[in-house]
Amino acid sequence: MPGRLTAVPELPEVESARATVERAGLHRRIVQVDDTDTWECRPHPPGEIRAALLGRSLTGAFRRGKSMWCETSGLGRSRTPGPVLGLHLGMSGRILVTGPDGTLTEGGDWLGGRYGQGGEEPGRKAVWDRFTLTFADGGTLRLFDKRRLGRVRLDPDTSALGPDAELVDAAELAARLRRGRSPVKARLLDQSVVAGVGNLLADETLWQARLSPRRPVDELTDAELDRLHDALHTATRAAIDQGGVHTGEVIPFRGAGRHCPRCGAEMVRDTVGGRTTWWCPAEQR
DNA sequence: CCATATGTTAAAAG
DNA sequence: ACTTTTAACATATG
Repeated sequence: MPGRLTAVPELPEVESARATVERAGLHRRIVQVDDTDTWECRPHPPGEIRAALLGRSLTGAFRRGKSMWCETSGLGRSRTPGPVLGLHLGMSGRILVTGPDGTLTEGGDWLGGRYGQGGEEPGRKAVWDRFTLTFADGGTLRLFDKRRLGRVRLDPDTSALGPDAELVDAAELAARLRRGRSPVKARLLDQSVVAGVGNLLADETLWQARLSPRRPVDELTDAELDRLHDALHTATRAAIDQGGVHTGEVIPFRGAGRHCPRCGAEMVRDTVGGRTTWWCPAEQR
C-alpha cells in the first residue's frame, strides 16, 4: 500500500525521489544548511557541506541504481559549477520538499500524506530530519530518515556502481552476472554488478523469470539469462510507473502460508545472498 | 525483552 | 589476489 512507512527505497523509490528534486528543488538559492548529523553526513565534519553549498542552488538531479546526486551552481556570476551533492536514502530515507509557506510540495506520497508521530511537521525541525537545505524563498529540501542509514556527501564516488538496472542491456547484464559463481540472487543484489536491485525487486524479478534465487549464475543458460533480463526490465519499469517496488505482482505473497499467485504452490522462505528470500518452489527452477 | 527489517560495507572466510 | 559470506551499522516496529 502506498504511503506505508515501512517502504524501503530501491531503484523505483529513488527514481521518485530524484524526480521530486527535479520538479521542486532546483534553482532555489540555498541560504542555510543543516549538516550537523555527523553520522548521516560522514565523513564530513559539521559545517563542511554547509560551507560548500551556501549561496549555490541545485541545478540538476541524477540517479544510478539507488544512488542519487545533485549538481550545483557556481557562486554569484561564476560559471564554475559547485560540488556534487550525493544523497543516498539507505533503508528508510525520503526526500521532502516544502514551498515558501512551509507546505509540503513534494515527497509526501511516501508518508501517506501525513507525518506520523515524530513532530515532523513541514517547515519545522523534525526528529527524523537528518539533513536540511533551506532556500531563499523560505522553503526546504530535507532528507527524512528514521533508521539513519542514509548518506549525504560531497562529490560521491560512484565508480564502483554497475550499470543502472533499468538501462542495462541483455548482453552486458549476462556478461556481468556470469563473472561469478554465487547464487543468482546474490549477484543481482551486488550493486557493482548491476545498480538498483534490492531485496524485493530481486524476488520479483526472479519470480517473473521463473528462476530459483539459489541457482549458481555460472549454470544459467543464455535463454535463462535473457529471461532474467526481460524480467528485470519489466519489473523495474512497472515499479517506477506504479510508484514503488511494493506494487510487484509477487510481493504481497512473500509470507508464511502464502501461495504463488500464478500456480498456487506454497511459497518457501530461506536466506539467499544474506537476505530473506521468498519464492515459488514449483515454478522457479 | 525478543525477533525482524526491503540498504551498504568492512572484515572475515574460503 | 580475488570472490563470497557474514556481521555490523542505527533505529524502528510488532
